Amino acid sequence: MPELPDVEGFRRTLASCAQGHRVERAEVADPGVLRGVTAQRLKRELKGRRFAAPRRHGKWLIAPTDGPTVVLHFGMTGRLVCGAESEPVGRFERVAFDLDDGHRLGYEDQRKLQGVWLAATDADLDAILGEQGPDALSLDRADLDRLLAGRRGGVKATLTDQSVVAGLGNLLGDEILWRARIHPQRPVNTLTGAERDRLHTATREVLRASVRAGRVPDEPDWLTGRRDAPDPHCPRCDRPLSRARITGRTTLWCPHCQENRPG
DNA sequence: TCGCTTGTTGATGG
DNA sequence: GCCATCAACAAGCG
Repeated sequence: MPELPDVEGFRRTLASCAQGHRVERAEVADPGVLRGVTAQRLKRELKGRRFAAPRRHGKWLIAPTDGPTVVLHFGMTGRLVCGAESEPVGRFERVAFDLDDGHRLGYEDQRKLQGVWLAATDADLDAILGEQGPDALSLDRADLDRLLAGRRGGVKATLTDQSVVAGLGNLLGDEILWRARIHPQRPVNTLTGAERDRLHTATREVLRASVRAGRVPDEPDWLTGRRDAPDPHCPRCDRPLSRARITGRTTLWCPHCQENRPG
């Protein structure tokens, strides 16, 4: 589930739950989510450390402490939960931090596609995140032109490539392109100025609403709200939507509203 | 049993 | 260098 809006919600969870608090104990229920760090070292290096203000880049959550920095990625099924230490832990809790005020911050993930890293330095952090484009939330109109210049791939593949723009996943990609009325397979080098305007506006609008909701809304006036219908129809024109596998992901679009040629 | 799933990475070939 | 495709990672669901 986690795309930019979900991770932004996790950032807020971490800030309200853990910022300014000390880790009394780090627990590792499943070392299968640890990346480049052993359970022993994670526990040792975080014990007694105090969480500072967390930040987010794309789908990455970066949680500095007064010691090392905890780096989290949520894959397709991860989430971050805060509760009282006395509450029962979730079935998929893999790592948890017991804090000095009795709260517990839990990293839960059913599928373990991504996980938890520990960075000692800025160089470590850069190596963990890899090449990241600018965060989608701070993308201005000129950035978009710069990013698309010289590329010739399909617009959806480009938009959801984290090294081009960070934070957009499969659902957001489809939602933004539907709102901008651009076909997902349009080569980016054929987009007109008017289309890039629409793309930028749609990105801002979709992200603003999604971040507020803490997820990509699945309301009926959103494309995402129609995804799981057996015979989905376009929220805008009510004609049948198309569904196909594009660059390895299930893609939903309206063949009537989303033009596959400049326009 | 098979196919499907909102994440990323790396190999391969054009 | 860019791009598309595929396999792999892991676990659950229908």
